[in-house]
Amino acid sequence: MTRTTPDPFAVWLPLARAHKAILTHVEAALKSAGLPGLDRYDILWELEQAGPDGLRPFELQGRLLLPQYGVSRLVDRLARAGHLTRSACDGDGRGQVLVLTPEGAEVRAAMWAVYSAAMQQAIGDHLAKGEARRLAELLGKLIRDDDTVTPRQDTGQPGQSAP
Amino acid sequence: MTRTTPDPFAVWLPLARAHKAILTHVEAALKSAGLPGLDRYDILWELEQAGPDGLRPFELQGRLLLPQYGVSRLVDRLARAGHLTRSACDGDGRGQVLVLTPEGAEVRAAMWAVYSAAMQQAIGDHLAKGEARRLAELLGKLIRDDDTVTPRQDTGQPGQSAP
DNA sequence: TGAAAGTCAATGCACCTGCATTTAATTTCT
DNA sequence: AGAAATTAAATGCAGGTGCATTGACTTTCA
Repeated sequence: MTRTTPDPFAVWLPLARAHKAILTHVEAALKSAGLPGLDRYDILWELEQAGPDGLRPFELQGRLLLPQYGVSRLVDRLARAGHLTRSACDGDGRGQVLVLTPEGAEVRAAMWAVYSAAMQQAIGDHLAKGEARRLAELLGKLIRDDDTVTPRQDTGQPGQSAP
Repeated sequence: MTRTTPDPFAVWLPLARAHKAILTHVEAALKSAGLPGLDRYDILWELEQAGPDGLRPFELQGRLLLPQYGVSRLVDRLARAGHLTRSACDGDGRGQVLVLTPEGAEVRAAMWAVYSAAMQQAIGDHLAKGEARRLAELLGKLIRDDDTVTPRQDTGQPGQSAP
């Protein structure tokens, strides 16, 4: 006998809609607070974790799951906004070192307040603890192994949150 | 006492990653089959359902949850690709009527074969029926009411699948 | 009727993304 | 050492997206 499998669209439709709803909600909250979009959050967070030694773009690339040119341009925008500094990397003439500025840290903190509150509204307020746990577990089954990030210490204010 | 709520990020992170993984998988399958991206699928499907009478752009807008200019441009691309025809709308001089071409129908059918198979791989193969049902149910709790589409008869080949 | 308000659709502008390529430095290998 | 291969990062180009505005037509209503 052939084992029957579920209709994938019965999962995909609500998954896509939930994703869109949450993202829309959070982005709207950030925008109405005059803050940058979610795409900038993770990089600020990673740089904050890295501290004054900073990070190289290619290290960021590994952590953020962005293509090389994506990092290059994101870094460029952040630098123009004054949220990070680029400086030559001694020991490797090709590279550069990225360090968060104080302004960048302030922006990240302000974003976190809005971001976490919006997520709480969009998700936490709609699920009981047990439901959330089960949902996370089921979603985990859908994640393919090949796009996994280099693990990092958990410190409470997650990265990897961008679309 | 205050009721405790779950950590929203414990849900958001796997949700975002599952969404991305599925989308990447499906888009890659379509691309490697030389077919248009997922964004075009739903509109082709809606037009196919509408039959020879076609649809007005603003009707599409309601069904697809796209902004007005999004529909305008998507329609423009589809028209240039020969997948639909635009013709003046008698009775309303502002509007136009969109009708699927035979080529458009062929493309949609070809997309469906790839699309549904890819979804099966990305979702169906990873979940048991009961898990899928529960997952869909939990995701439903996260969908805000304000971005709901006008309901349509279910005919087996879903729209509303785009990112 | 005819002016004001509303609706349908397109578009200019700025910005973002993917792809492929380029530039420049470094590592590997003989 | 020196040529070849590899790696770091930027960029030109084509296209996609959001926002605000415009143009054209229709409806409302005094």
